[in-house]
Amino acid sequence: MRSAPTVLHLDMDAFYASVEQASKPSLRGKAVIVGGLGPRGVVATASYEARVHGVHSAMAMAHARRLCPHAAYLIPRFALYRRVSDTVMGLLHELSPLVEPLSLDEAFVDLEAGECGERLRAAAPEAMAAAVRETGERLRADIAAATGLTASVGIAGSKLLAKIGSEAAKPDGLVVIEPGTERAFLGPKPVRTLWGVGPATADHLRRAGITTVAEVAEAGEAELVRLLGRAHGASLYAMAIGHDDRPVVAERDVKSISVEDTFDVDLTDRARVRAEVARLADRCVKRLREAGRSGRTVVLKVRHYDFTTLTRSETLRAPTDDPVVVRETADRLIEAIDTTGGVRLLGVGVAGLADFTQEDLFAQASQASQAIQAGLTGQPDRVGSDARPETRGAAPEERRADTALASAPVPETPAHRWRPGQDVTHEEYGPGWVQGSGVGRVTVRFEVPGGVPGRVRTFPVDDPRLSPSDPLPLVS
DNA sequence: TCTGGGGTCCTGGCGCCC
DNA sequence: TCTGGGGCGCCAGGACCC
Repeated sequence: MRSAPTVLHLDMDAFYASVEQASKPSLRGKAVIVGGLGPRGVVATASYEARVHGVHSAMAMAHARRLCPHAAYLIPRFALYRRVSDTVMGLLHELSPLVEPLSLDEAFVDLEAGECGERLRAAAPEAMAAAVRETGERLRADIAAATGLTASVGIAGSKLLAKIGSEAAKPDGLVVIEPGTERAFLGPKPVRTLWGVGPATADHLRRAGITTVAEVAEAGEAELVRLLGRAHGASLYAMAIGHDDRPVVAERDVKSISVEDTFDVDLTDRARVRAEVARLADRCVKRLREAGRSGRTVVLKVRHYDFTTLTRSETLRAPTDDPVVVRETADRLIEAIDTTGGVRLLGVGVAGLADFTQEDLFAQASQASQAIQAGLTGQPDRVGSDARPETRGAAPEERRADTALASAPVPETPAHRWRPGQDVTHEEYGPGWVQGSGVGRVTVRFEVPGGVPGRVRTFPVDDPRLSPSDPLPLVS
């Protein structure tokens, strides 16, 4: 714990939904829900107007539609959110060189570092609190000017308290937790307030009669370690007594890269399952290469029809970013899993990341091509002596067939070309966004960020004058 | 209500090596 | 040669976060 409140936590309010409202004037003040729109989608973010009806993040979209049928339901536009996020992070970097992003809409800032720290240190002790508060308020004003969006800020002597502070400040507020007031601030709060306490741990603690942070502190470290294990118990106790000296870390190394898909309908056809695994492996490698990385451990994730989830992994001799190697490894892993009941989700990931090197690429590629030529199933890449004979089932012919299947493009029909929220341009009416589509028609609202609510027009889905476009900036 | 997608970290079991 | 233990890497699963 620092002697002065110099850890700042920034949290953009209902970020995705707020960006949508800022970008679509007709949605200002309305319930907006952003997330997956398929039958198995969940809510990513709900605007405050939708939250009033009980809608919240991670809720099943079907449930949200029942609670709030009149809301605007939109797909996420990550490219735009990333652009807005870059602007916000840029403002944070003006405050301090030590910025730790947690996601697109959240970050910690160490106010002690850089020029800002010098200014704060120069302030007289009694003026310190006012200087800190002024820094937070100026940041919020700068963000509003640059993006048109509101943000909440917490400032405290530790990351934990700064984050809890910004939560308490929501929406559109600032909370500074002065040194010496931490335990009084934390004590009455529910255990779920603490970082790392989810439903399972909260339930565990509740059964032991612990429901508030003060009760966690009273229980003592030994009891918490007994209840929750060494690492979790000790860290929970430290947090409950307000002790958290984790530093703000600017550069955080990515440890794994993965892609996964939930299917609208459970997959039961084995050939389809294997084709999807191959497709996911290719997507994963694409992301791996874009990041300039390679990895040693290939992880396959399978979620069955009943939501039971399992992972299988295999560690290679050397890091790879070769699509053939990743695809073959993933295929070996799926081969050993019974999917007859139906598969709801498949995922492929690569962990044990290393920086990409040419030598690795050539070594892995030559091993893989040798394996294919020899009609093997990629055994040269395996680590350890466990042969697992049951994973060797597939004949080489089948494997090539899968590869061909995986590379076949998914046909795009006009019916699913237009998705709610998507940016479009019409040759005659200009920029707008898709409000909905169906029975051969697509409805578009023509309006731009910062403008007035626009008019709605309907076109045939294959209207040649209508085309997808890039999002417009929120503030011009 | 019926549960996405991208991650991180921890724990415990197991095999291997010294 | 057998046994035991510590350390380590690998693997699987669970919990959690946004």
